[in-house]
Amino acid sequence: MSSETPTQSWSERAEATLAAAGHKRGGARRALLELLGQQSCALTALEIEDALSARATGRRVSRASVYRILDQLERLGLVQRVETGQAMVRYERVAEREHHHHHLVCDECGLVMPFSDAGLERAIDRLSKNVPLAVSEHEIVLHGACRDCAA
Amino acid sequence: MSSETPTQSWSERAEATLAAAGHKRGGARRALLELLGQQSCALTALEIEDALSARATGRRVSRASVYRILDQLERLGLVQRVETGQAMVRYERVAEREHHHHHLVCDECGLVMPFSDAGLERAIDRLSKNVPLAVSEHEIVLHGACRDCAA
DNA sequence: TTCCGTGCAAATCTTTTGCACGGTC
DNA sequence: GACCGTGCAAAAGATTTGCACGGAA
Repeated sequence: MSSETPTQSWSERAEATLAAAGHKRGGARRALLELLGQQSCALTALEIEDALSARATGRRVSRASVYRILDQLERLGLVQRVETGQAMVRYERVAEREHHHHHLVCDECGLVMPFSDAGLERAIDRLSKNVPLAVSEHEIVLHGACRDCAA
Repeated sequence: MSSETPTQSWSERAEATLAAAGHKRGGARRALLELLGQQSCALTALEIEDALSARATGRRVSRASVYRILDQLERLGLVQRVETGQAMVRYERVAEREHHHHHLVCDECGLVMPFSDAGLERAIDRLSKNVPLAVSEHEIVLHGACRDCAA
């Protein structure tokens, strides 16, 4: 049960988790899962709504549904919020270890980029054991100026 | 100019920075600076408003002013936003290295606690040099269950 | 005296909720 | 057929802004 087919995609795993949690299927959610599964970094609810409207394979999904579905996915640990200090919260799929990453945010132009660092993860794992909290997730955001803005 | 009196408090430094930036003084801001200077961890705008109303040495400050002042302090690098995944953003003073810390958030009861870890800071410093961003700040939040909630 | 800082109230904007319809089981 | 998922519109809640007054320089 814990070791699924290794080639299973995130959206497939998500569908399975949702079914196991007793949820019926729905077109809006299927479209959203497909979109999120292809993203390499975090999107806002509005960006998700727009992206779904724009793609031929997608489908128009109301913003309310976007929020409801994201909330549901977050509770199941399939999606994670990313707070970048911008007006809107971002969301991205919770990745397998190999794709685990954090975020760089340009405070001038709003650009958000992913990055990953093994040493950082080691430091987090180590200190997580010595802290008065049963740590389940961690979020790291580096702020600064991107190359274009710093130039 | 860069090396001030070593015993200068944060609120004193803040006043000096504000004056240098050409700002007049004001009662609301003075009260807010005094409060923030005493805090060991991040507060929401609402908590700040309430705390100021409650203290005899404080003074009633409108919420609009709280937000305006925090925004101003943030631009001057005196205050930092802390996003905890809760409804409201938190704010705390930007501390000297010795008080620099990050946050633990209990996703069940909302408790927010500070923590610090030298290894973590080293990892951040190291990777900051190898990233396509001129890093100015970093924010780290660990989510999980606090001792009371995990019990 | 001039202009900034502040309070109050209204506006804005993101996110949530109520309700009714249509699809899934 | 029963219930859940979804769209739409209204609501809620945090933060911002417009305006007028009072204090700082």
